[in-house]
Amino acid sequence: MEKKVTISVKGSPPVEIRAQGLNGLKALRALSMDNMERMAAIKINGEIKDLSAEINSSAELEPVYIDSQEGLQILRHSAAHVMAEAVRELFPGTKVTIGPAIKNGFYYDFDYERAFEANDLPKIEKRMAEIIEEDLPFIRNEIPHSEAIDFFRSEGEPYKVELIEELSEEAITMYRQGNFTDLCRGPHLPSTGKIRAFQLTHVAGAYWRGDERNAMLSRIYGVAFADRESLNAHLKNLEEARKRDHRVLGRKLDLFTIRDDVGPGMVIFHPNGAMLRRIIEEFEIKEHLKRGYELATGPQLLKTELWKKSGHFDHYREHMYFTSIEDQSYGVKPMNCLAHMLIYSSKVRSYRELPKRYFELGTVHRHERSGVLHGLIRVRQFTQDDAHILCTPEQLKVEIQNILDFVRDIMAIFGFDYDLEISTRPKKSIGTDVDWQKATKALIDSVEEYNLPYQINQGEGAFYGPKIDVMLKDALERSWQCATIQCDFALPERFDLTYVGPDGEKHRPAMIHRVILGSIERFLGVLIEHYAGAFPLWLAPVQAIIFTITDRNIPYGEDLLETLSGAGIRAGKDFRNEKLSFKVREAQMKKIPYMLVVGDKEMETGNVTTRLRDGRNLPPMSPKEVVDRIRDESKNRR
RNA sequence: GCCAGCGUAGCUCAGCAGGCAGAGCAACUGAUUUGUAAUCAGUGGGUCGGGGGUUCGAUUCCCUUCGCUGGCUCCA
Repeated sequence: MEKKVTISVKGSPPVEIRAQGLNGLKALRALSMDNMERMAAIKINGEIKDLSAEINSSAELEPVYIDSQEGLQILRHSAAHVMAEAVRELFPGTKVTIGPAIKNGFYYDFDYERAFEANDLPKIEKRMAEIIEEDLPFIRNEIPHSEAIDFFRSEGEPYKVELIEELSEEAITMYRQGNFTDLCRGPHLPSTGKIRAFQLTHVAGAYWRGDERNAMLSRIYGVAFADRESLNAHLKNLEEARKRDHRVLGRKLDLFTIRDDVGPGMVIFHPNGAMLRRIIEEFEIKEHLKRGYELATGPQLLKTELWKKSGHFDHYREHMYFTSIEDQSYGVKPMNCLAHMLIYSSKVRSYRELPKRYFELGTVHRHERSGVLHGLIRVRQFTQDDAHILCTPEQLKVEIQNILDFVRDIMAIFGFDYDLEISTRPKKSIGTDVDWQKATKALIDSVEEYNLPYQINQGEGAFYGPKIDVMLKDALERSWQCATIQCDFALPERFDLTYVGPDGEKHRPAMIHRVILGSIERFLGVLIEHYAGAFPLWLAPVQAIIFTITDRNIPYGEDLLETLSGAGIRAGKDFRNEKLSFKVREAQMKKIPYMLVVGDKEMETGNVTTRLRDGRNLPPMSPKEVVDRIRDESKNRR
């Protein structure tokens, strides 16, 4: 008797069908599913598989469409395989390594006699288009471990051999399309023809397995989407994002410059930029004082001996700058913690005064490798909104939760979404395992009690303790670490910090290093992109600009300027003998929130006509009404 | 630091099979007294990132160095 199985798909009645030769595609066809041509894969009892996967027992099925999150992932991965085939064909001798799908696209790392360059991409794209045109099926195949190794050896693919040697599975899954076979878990599209919209974007160097001791490979990046329209939309988005780039806006808005002759990673803030950061710094000081922090200020140079004591010399030296004064060696501070600990240890502390929260807008210098510098976001001198909290171990969790509250409040004001990441003990570190475990647990417990989603990064903590990082995204969707909360049992130990407990005995306090914005420079960079340069009124370096229509209006304009400045509003003027539209255009490009027009009409009535940055005009108001409006809006941080 | 690409006027960029270095915007001067995203006319401005080499001659080719960009790595 022939075997039958029952298959079903959510939302429609189950169907009984002959098991012989049944696969995903046939099953979905039997269930008369719509949009068959848009299917990329299938879920069989929740497990994602190729459409060609065999079905030999009753199962619940779910199609995976090519434009779904999972479908796109498969599409991009398949595109990577097609690229690998094209490259191997066009550049004989190329060894393939790995080629995953990534956000919006894919990459593949190759080892070739020379690095690939942008000029090579059109040729590769052309060949890929041909492979897609041929509509070659992706064929899955499982072979024994040893056979897989033999196969890739014979193909001259040492990287694949290395990968397989590390796999413990008996059977190795391979995928083949045309004459290219790759080690791959899958799933893949049914055939290359489903790749409708892709583009190779750029090349880059990348180390084999991300380790700089390994060979430098040549990576080619591409993007791929379900259809041409989505691809074009994505490319257009990228274009828009580039216009938001803080390095471009920084110049246009006259915020800052970074110059060769000054030094890489060293920022010069122009008046507008300096104003912007000062507004943020003053805001921060207020917010910290509100939450029980005390101000502290440490020196820029501290004796090298002290950096040895703290462990920075052993673990962080390559990022530090040293100098010598009267035969004494000094280190320029890369972190602010030392002075804060010394304030703590300047007298005997009682448990009654804990927690101590020391806050400093501390400027630090770090020797970042030249290749990583990036506008304001990665620099060599920056100012942190840094605090160190010394508390009893029992207070640790509440303190961490207070900080998480603080982060939430501040990010809400700026309108940022963020992700949390917890990093654990790195190889190069100080302190005992027990302390590391305690500290790591404190961090995880705090976040979990808050029901906040988080991701764990194994071995990525600071050398003195585990940490929670708050990641913000820039215009190009790159994530940047801003706030960070780091636990530390090691430094209090090294500096022999103590407090007297209720029992009259000395105890060791725990320490938290934390920043909310992180680096003011980096935060500003992300902020510029976040607002596309159109800062809300409370942050705008110039909040209002006054325009005259003719020279007759200048005295009235000067009076108005005085009124505004007197009221604490950051106001400017454009009294030049130019047409109004010309002045409006300039102010508009500088993204100034309020444009205040004073002409003969306004002089007669003693009023002001206001144009807002979004193009709206307000009815004429008295100078006092304008002042009140701007002050209100500014106070509400809009 | 590593791989690749790129450095031309204040900015954005053109030029260069090796033969006197260009545009637009900005700046400056003059005219215009102007009502919500560019008034007109004129003028000045470059050791073609720095150093070295090849050449009769280098912005152009080669080497080197500094810097920038995209990644890798690292991190606020």
